[in-house]
Amino acid sequence: MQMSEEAINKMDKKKKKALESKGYKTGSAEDFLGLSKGGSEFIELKLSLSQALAKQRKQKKITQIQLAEMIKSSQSRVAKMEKGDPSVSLDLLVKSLLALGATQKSIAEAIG
Amino acid sequence: MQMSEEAINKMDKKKKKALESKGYKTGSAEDFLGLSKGGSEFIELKLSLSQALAKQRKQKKITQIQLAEMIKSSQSRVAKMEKGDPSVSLDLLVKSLLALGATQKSIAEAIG
DNA sequence: AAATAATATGTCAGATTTGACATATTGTCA
DNA sequence: TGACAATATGTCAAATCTGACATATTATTT
Repeated sequence: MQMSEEAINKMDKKKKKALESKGYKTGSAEDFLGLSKGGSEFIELKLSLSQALAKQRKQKKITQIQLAEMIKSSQSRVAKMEKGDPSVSLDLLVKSLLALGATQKSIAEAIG
Repeated sequence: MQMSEEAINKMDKKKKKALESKGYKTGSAEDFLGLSKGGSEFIELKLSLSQALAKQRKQKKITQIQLAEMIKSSQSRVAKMEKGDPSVSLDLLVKSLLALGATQKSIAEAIG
């Protein structure tokens, strides 16, 4: 298994870099390869929602702390959400958007 | 705080029943009230995806076991996903849809 | 520039979600 | 009907996500 790292590098160096730069784990072959099908699409989807969240919050002129209070979370977690940190779930992103007044429709638009 | 249960019942008896019947926790006042704004919308959204998943899978003529293998999960979890069990996350639903070949667009359509 | 506000990053114990398993129920076909 | 396949339900230890906190970095005001 000493070639796996190199195999990865040959395969899709750029995408790997892009993901690593965001903090996603791409260490082992399985991890990265397991990501390659619907995996990067999933991350893109999360990123779409992250951006929508930041946009919505700013539009409402609310600070991260205020949003955190609304959803009973913390400023640091809100920051992570908006930065697309891999530790935040889709659930939390969607709940936060809904708390900001988003609708199913507006969320669908943010995704599509 | 001995009135909280009754307060809930007065407030929205029907919605509470509907959620309880699906297995969602509505025991305490906070839990249910905390749900009432974006909460039921969130559940509806999950339900939309649950149904989309079941539909897609059947359209592809694959069994829950086969889908489970594709996403490296188990038949029982797939069943829970399609039943809208509260223990399944949006993340897992979306990942499963993507594994079935869904796109951001088709997911957005399923939601909206 | 210095103070202040807002956002970002790292860490971690507690909470939630997970795959796996056993088992029950339902559907299908001979 | 009975055998067999598919789906549903319950449980649980392990994995992942969470809020909270400390602290760093980056705007914004004064």
